[in-house]
Amino acid sequence: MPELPEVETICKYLRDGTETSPSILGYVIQSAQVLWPRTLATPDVDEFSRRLPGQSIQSINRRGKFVILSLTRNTLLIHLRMSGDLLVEAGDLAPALHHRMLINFQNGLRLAFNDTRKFGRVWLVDKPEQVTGDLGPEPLDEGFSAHDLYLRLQASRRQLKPLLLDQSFLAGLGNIYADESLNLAQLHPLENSQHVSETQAERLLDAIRRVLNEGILRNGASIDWVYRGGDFQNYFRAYDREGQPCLECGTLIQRIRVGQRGTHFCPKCQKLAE
DNA sequence: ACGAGCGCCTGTCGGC
DNA sequence: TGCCGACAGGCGCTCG
Repeated sequence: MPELPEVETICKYLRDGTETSPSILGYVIQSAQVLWPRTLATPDVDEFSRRLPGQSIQSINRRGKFVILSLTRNTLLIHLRMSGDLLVEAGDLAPALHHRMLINFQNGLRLAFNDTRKFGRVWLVDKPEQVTGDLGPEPLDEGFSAHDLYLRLQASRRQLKPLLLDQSFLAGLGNIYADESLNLAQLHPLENSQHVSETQAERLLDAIRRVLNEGILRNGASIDWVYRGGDFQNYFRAYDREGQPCLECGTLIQRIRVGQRGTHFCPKCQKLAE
C-alpha cells in the first residue's frame, strides 16, 4: 500500500479501532512468530521472540512511511514497502497465505503483518531514531514552512520527481502522491529543483499538503489486492490517468519514465521552465 | 552529488 | 489456452 496517507490510515486503525476491530493500545504481547525470516531487519528471530513477550503497546505513531509501535521497553518499527498490511485478527486462525509475521497478544487476538511481495521490514530497537534518523521533514508538520522547502530545493540540483521520492528530502511521499502534488502545483516532474522560485515552492508545499490531507480524509487509495476501504484512487488527477484529459485543461495526461518509476503529468499545465 | 541499473518478491494484465 | 514480458503504492546497493 503504503504512502503517508495509507500508513496514517493503518495507524489510526490500530490506535482507534473500528466498528469491527478493537484498538490494540495496551495489549500485552504473549509471543511472536516470524513466518518469513527476512521480514526481520533486526534483531535476529531468536532475540526478537525473546524480547517481545510481556511488553505492551504504549502508543502507535507514524513517521514518514514507518509505523512505530512504542512498547514497554523497546520500539517496534514496521515499513510496509510495496504490499505490506497490518491486520488485527483472531489468534487461532490459520495464518493467511501472505502472512509474514504474527504478534500474539495475551487476550487471544493477534497483529498480523501481511506482505505479498516480501519487501516489508520490521525492526525492534531501543531508540526509533536508529531507524528513522535519516528521514527528512514531515510535510504536514506545521513547523515546516514553504521557505524551509524552498531552501531545501535550492540546496539540491535534482529533478523534482526523484527529489520528492527521496525520503531524506521529505518524508512520506511515494509515486502516487508525488505525481499528484506536482500536477496540482503545476510543476514539471523533470524540473530542476534550483529553478523553483519561492512562490512555486509555496505552491508545491500547499499542493503536497492538500493531496496528503485529501488522501488521509479518504482513508488512502486502494489498488489491486490491497483494499482497506480507502477510495482516493477515484480522485486521482494524474496518477494512472495516461491518455485521459487533464482535469484543469483537458490536455491528455502523459506517462513517462523517471528514475524507473512511471510518472504522470499534464504537458500543458506542467511546463519545463528551461 | 547525482542518475541509471539492478535486486529483492509475487501477482496481474495485455499481447501473441 | 498458454506463455512471456512488462509492470506494480519502495528502497538499498552498486557503478559510472
